[in-house]
Amino acid sequence: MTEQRMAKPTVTSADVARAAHVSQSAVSRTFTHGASVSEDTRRRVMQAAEELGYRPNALARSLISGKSGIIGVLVAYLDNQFYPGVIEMLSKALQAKGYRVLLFMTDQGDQDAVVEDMLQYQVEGVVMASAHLSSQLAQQCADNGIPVVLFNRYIATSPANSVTSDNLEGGRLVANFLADGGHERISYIAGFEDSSTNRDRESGFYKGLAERGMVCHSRGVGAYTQSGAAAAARELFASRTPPDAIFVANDHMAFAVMDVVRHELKLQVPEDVSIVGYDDVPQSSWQAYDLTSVRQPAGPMIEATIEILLEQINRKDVKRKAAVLPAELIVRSSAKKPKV
Amino acid sequence: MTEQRMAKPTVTSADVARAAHVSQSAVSRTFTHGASVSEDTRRRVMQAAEELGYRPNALARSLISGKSGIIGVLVAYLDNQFYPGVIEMLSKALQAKGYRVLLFMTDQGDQDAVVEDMLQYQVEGVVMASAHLSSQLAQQCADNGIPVVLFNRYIATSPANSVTSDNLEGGRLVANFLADGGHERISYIAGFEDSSTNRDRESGFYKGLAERGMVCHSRGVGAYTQSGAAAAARELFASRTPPDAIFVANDHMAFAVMDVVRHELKLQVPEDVSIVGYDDVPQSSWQAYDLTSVRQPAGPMIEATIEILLEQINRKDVKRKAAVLPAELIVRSSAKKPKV
DNA sequence: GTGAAAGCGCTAACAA
DNA sequence: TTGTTAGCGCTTTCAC
Repeated sequence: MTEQRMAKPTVTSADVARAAHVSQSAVSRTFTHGASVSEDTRRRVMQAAEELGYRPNALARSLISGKSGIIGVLVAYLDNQFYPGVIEMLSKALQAKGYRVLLFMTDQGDQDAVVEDMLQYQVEGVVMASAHLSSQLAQQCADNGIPVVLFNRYIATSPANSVTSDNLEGGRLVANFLADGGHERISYIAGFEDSSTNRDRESGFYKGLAERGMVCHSRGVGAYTQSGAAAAARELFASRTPPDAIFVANDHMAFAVMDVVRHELKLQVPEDVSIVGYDDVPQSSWQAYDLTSVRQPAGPMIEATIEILLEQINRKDVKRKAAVLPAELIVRSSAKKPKV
Repeated sequence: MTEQRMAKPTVTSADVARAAHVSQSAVSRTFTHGASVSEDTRRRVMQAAEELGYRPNALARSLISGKSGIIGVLVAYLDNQFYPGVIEMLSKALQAKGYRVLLFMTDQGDQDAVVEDMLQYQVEGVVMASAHLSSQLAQQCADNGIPVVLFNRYIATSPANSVTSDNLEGGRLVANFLADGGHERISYIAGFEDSSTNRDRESGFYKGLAERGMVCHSRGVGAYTQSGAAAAARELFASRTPPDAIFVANDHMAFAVMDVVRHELKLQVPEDVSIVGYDDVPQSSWQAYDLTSVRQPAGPMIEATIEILLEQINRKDVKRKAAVLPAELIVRSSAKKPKV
């Protein structure tokens, strides 16, 4: 009989126990963090485990312990570089805390199914960074006692926690900066009109303008897409009174606006028109754009997310939280600076 | 005694069975895809489930069925927009096939621990898109009978499958294009020198140059980072004989090179120097860069990845596969075009 | 510190 | 088609 290499004989804790001449529970204890095992037992178990190639089955562990160690993360799209950055930081931070990320990408359609799937996999918490988000989904998690954090968005009527930057203040900062820059026809290009980020940025912007006795000169909607933003920009400039400054609801769209302004309309930035974005994604500091933008503090936002999540995973009684982190205007060359 | 709303009473299939006056297995069958249940039973079970808020426990199901429905995905970084795009497509495609993605982000350090973690969670397959990757990790999965696909990289000596674009041919295309463009001092900026992508792109490039009786004029190393690429570019131009064309090992670095060339060195692209990248990430078509680049067919690469993965999940006997998809030069304005 | 025993919630034979 | 019976691999009392 020739020896054949078969894949995966699935070695269990019982196999290890047998080989180490101890009970199966001793093996379990050896691989459980705060368990009490004698040094001698531990050594024998470890050696047997090594020899057999034993690896604890996390699924079985989760089943009995009731803790899966999995956090569900839901994102709509990754075109806007803000989100990949968030995924990367979030994922690393959760890994460092001993959790794993079950990632779901989805646009509107199948959100229900996705949340259902997450719950079936017994996630201990959920982070949602999807733009369109019915409050019902967060509710569904809440009903199951699973903490949810809405990242970079919130729903006032929902039981879900939220972590955002101070979009209201961010919008205000931009208004003041552009007013200080001596602009007279300041326009706005919106993202999704019904998203909380857009609503807050826009109303903070209007409030800031009002404080300076100004109103928004004209307005377009880009729906957080580059093609949408480009179209909106063309329209604004088709007017008899084109803007001399545009606040674009996020950087991702602002790049498209800058491209249209420079390459299609042959205008100078910021001489002919100032552009300001929101997010301060890495590309904003690329020389080709050098975009003045409001920085969303991704690092602190991630920290807050994880803190809220872990706190609520550990004691279920915690109240809904809404973390709002300070926004900061990063001045670059895409917008005229105030003359001092 | 006041009625209190407690979270999560954990309703099991047994609870549903009791409420529906059927056996627990009837409940299981109702929720198992190809099971035989009478219409009557199904209805009663579904109704009871609905009322109780029952949701099958996927972990328990996985434990007994031996199929977790989870694919582990390992990525090093998401700065380079090529990877977010891949994650998005891969994730959506796997979801569509009924799998879930367990995402791990890691640079070199803790790769061992990550792979270990994946295996403990009983992933059915693994996709690795990490640049630095010891062949040992793939081996470890293979030993456990878990199919692995190296995405956008390969290791000749490893049992792991791989999916790449034809980097060799891609490099050759660039060499010919630049030679046709009449350039005389053609340089190269490398990524990680020991990565398979860099090796193939570079040697294909050299081969292409050789075919035209040329050699690489000068060479720098950017290590796939923008700061590295910028430094390399500065060095190339500090020479008495600066290049009149540069092939940069990927787009992500090429943007940084273009920024240095234009904004620090005040040179015109492509009049003074032509720039060509690799990947054709979305930003390459942004007007500010309009970068000539070699397109990696992300869609087909994802399809191949999933096909290989599923095939090997279903029958364990399948041989190692290496899919190499055609690369295509996308001509834009960052490099002089051949005079016809 | 250790082993025996009882499940976690579910699927998968097996009879009926 | 249905219910009964074993477990999947593990953690966790509970006596010892």
